[in-house]
Amino acid sequence: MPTIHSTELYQKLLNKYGYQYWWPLIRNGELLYSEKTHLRNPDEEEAFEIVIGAILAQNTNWINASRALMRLFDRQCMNPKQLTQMERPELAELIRPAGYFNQKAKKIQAWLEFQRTKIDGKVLNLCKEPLSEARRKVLSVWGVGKETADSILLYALDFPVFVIDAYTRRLFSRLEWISGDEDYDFIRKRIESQMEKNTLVYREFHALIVRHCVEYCKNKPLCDACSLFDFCSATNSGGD
DNA sequence: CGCCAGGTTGTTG
DNA sequence: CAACAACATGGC
Repeated sequence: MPTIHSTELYQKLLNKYGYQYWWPLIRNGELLYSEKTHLRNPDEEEAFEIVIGAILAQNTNWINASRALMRLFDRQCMNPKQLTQMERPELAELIRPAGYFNQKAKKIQAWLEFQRTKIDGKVLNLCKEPLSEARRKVLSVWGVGKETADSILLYALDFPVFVIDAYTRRLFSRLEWISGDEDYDFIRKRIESQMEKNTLVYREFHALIVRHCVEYCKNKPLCDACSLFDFCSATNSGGD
């Protein structure tokens, strides 16, 4: 079985699916995957939306997470000022569609407290720090683990970190790049060392991996129709 | 109906 | 330090 390397995989997925234009934002009540917002860095409002969206999307499909986001927008609450004034049960009720709503309400409040007291009220103030310092600070927030932290660093703050999520582990395992249970940072650093440090590439690559896993490299993979069949150890018999 | 979705934290051996 | 439980909605 021939092996495929990071940059080749990226090119192959990009050829098949095209640009995904992550991170998706909510504009005028609907999801926006826009080339325009993709090619420049987020402004403060967009960065804040990415942070909240990253928390809401934890172990939850994006449809439900975005539904919760839209409810915040509908109530004119999608900003630090309004969210800070809200009691936890009220916030939890608003974000109910995202699941784990009590936990996530607590996490959002933890972020608001962090933002108010540690970074002078603005997400983008983290851009002034070196990557290692920004990552350490974001990870210190209760409810923000490595994947959420790296999503914030990459998509909101334009730091060159590669995000490892469950899809990424699954795909890389099936491609036999990893066994599957490796440490998060081990996998991240490996990919980062094999690719040019380009935030737009990291953003698209991660988005493309999600796209490919949602459509083909599912729990029960659709190997017959998969464009990576030749490079993959998974079979189409229903298992790995 | 059961499974799963762009995880993280707390507890236990 | 690994394994496991808890957290929860909505689509298929």
